[in-house]
Amino acid sequence: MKFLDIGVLSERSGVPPSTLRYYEEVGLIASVGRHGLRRQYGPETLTQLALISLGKTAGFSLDEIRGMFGRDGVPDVPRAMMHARADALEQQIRRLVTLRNALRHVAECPAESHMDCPKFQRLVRVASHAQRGGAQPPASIATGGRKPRR
Amino acid sequence: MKFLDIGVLSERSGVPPSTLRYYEEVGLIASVGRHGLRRQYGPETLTQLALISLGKTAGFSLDEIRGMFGRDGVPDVPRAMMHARADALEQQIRRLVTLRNALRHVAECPAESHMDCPKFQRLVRVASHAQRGGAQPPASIATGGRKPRR
DNA sequence: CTGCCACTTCAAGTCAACTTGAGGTCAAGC
DNA sequence: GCTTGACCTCAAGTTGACTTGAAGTGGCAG
Repeated sequence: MKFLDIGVLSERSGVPPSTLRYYEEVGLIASVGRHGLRRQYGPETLTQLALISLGKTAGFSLDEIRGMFGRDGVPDVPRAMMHARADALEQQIRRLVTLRNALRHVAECPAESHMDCPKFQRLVRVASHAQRGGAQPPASIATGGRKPRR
Repeated sequence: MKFLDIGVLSERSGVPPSTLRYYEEVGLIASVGRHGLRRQYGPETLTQLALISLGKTAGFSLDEIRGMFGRDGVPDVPRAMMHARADALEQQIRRLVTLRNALRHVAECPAESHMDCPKFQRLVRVASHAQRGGAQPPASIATGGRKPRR
């Protein structure tokens, strides 16, 4: 039996047992059964956990992640929605690239205050508008849809 | 005087007044003074808010963001650290690209369970290891350093 | 001068995502 | 047969990032 005890799964995935139990409680993962009291997990759970980790990195809530490939890799949202999510993700990736550039800039540029540096200004300003969460907020900059991320 | 009332700043940035006060309280932004009781903000605050939004998208905590370009665009962390952050960001970007690909895959591939699809497996498995937060967790997959993100 | 209304403060509440702790169970090795 | 240690449950606590509500203030249009 190639089944994994929670301790082993935890060690292999880097996710603490308490979190694994919590994930199971909220339906993100499922154990195949019990050995006595102990949960036994199939090896595919490792893949699922990798996906969950990715989803969290992207700032999706556990609810959203469950909708995308929760419990069995069977998405319960329509494919159009999936593509919308992917599109949003692309937006986010562009924003991250902007931030990386801004970070490199402040690490390098000797200017007193970067808020005045025209290069920096241009770098950041283009990133205004567009991020995850659906309808855009009233104005330009936008908040980055509350999710307590992490 | 080109100073902004909190209501105006809120409207232009898309950030609610309550949040702006909170940001000021924790030292992320600063008002130039008061008009009566009312806070007045300089226009550069809009740039700072754009940066904060970017930082949040990337999953940085408000503390980290303050360290990077808090209060005046003067980073109080060493530049080596800045580059390290940028490197981590690049890792994260790669992870996001993986997730986007995975998302497109499940939207397109007609397979019953994606967990079994070899293409999908390969897609996700390579994303194991590496994400933000410093020392890597015991094993492969890793969690994505707690910060509630929201 | 009056009233309005956008602002103010401060304490408390909320929410997601976990973690912690107390008290209990049970399969396996001695 | 007993102990051990990794597991179990369930309730409560924690943290970050805000939001909400009550009670007050003050610039300015009429």
